[in-house]
Amino acid sequence: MDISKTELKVLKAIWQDHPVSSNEIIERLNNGGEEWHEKTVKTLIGRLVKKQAIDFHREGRRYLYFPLVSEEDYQFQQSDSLISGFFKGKVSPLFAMFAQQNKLNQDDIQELKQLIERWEKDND
Amino acid sequence: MDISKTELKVLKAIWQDHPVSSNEIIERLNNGGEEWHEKTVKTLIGRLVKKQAIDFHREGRRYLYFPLVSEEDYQFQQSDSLISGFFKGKVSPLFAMFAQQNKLNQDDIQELKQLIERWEKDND
DNA sequence: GTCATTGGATTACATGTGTAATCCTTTGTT
DNA sequence: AACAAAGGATTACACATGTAATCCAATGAC
Repeated sequence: MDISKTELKVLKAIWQDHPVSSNEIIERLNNGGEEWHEKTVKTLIGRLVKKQAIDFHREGRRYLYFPLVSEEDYQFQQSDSLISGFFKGKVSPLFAMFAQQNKLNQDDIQELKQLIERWEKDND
Repeated sequence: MDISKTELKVLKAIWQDHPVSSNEIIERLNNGGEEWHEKTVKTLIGRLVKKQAIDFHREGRRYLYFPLVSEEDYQFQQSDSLISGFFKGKVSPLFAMFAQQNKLNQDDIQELKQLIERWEKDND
């Protein structure tokens, strides 16, 4: 399933909380600095349904939408695909790249250290 | 500049070593398990030139192509964009996600620890 | 009950993308 | 010199994508 850039924005709005009406989706999107035309959003919602990224159940004559793909799954798929494609599947080169680009701060390092500790505890 | 999936594969072949002729690009691509039609590759090369992702200089009547976008820059752009879009710009959630998905091994952890050490030495 | 409104379905249309084929020109072959 | 090969330029064409407008049916207002 290939989700386009704009479709993803809609999907993100749905992930926020669901099930959710199209109107609420449109509202959420319009609180993100962008202006979305109602018709455009409806089209994108329709395409997401067709792609089976989301589904809906009727509430009277309206539809309430909900994701079929979880945010976590999608995030992981995308991250994994990027890391496979660029870094031979290893996370450390990405980390190194962020370090080199000065994109890490003390907080990031602390969090990473904790994650490493936990990993080592679990994989002993 | 938006580089499509197939264009990216061509660009990767060019990154491998350059300047490089279209024939050599085609050869490289056909050593990746995929079969690329010569005409298809030429089209993609043309589109990359138009998008100013690559350029060329003539060698006789042939062109030798070279990247205008470095692999590192592109990798970083893409990684940064993914991490901004999904993890609020922090690397640690991505790392946590890989940990949780059991995608980390002892080697990865060792490398990360070293990177952290180096970072701490540099940012003291 | 009639009419405007509302919400999903269908249609629209330019541009991008995947995948080539054809065209045109230069160059090597005989 | 004539012709074939080679390589970039142009054209092709179906499907995807961004961005809506129009259509149609149900519903709420009067």
